[in-house]
Amino acid sequence: MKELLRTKGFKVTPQRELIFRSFFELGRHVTVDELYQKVREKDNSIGYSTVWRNLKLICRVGLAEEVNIGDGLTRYDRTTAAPHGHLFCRRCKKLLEFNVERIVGILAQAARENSFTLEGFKVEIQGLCEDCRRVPDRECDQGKAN
Amino acid sequence: MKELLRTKGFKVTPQRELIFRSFFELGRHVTVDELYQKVREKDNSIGYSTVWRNLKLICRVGLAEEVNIGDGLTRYDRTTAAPHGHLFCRRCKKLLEFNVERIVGILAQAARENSFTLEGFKVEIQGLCEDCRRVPDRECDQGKAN
DNA sequence: GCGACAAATGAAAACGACTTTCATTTTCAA
DNA sequence: TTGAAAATGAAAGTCGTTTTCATTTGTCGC
Ligand SMILES: [Mn+2]
Ligand SMILES: [Mn+2]
Ligand SMILES: [Zn+2]
Ligand SMILES: [Zn+2]
Repeated sequence: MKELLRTKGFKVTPQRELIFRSFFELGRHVTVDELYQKVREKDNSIGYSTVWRNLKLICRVGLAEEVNIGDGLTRYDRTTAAPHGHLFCRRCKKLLEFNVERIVGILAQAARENSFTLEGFKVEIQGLCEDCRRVPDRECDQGKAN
Repeated sequence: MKELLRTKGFKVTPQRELIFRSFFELGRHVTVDELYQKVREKDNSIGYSTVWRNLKLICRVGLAEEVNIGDGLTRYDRTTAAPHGHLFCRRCKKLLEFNVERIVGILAQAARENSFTLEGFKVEIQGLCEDCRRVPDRECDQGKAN
């Protein structure tokens, strides 16, 4: 870890160590604020921007990548050996993962057919998770007239 | 059109008519600002918020849906008979479409396997379009140290 | 046609996640 | 040990989106 950082020319600070460690202790799909809160429990002098910058750094060194669902919050997802897709529950915002092996080939071909250099992809299912389906909707957040 | 609106209980105003018409005259994947500019050419007294609200309305009545790539700009995409995926060029921000017939079944199954009620999905390929691939990168937007 | 009244409009302000700035502190290679 | 480069924290800035609010307008029953 320290090695990886120093190798790539980054300095190792106490804040950085704590942030990196905390990131991997949290589950997957971490938001800046979640990590910020977690880190603060250990050292409440760490600034939000430091957490943010280190999350970016974690991505830069290839240990995570940004996930952008449509809800205006960037999540940071540890990189996995195999690529995966996301199931996003619109109600509780839970994020599950699923295998996309059978899809990557199709995507590669689609890129090829469009003379497109594929650098990455995103496969996402929106809907309701098992728990949220049980509870009837009540809200209807569509209903705002504006 | 007017019928659709009145049927669903919305009023038909001159602004609304112009905005709706202009939206369908523009191509696909329209941003609020693009439509705002277009509309202004015809009536420069129309406010940005009116355009924004009517774009939301167009979605509400099912004629379009929001597309959120990770670039912080919401685009509005006319609804198509068959669902489609997007090829997004990170350089010129162009957005191509491709067929996802062969993917929807896989997604439906993934949802099923996760006890997830599928309500929608998003399939997106990021990369470089044919034109942009030709021009070497020069920039390296990764390089910011912060 | 004539109100009544809810809905729509436009300008401006508010929002909020993200990003940058800057003065200061810290790391680390020489 | 020391100096240059990088990192930090607080604060301010950015920017697309969303809301507020006073005013205007469309629609419906009369
Ligand atoms: Mn994930
Ligand atoms: Mn499209
Ligand atoms: Zn849920
Ligand atoms: Zn391009």
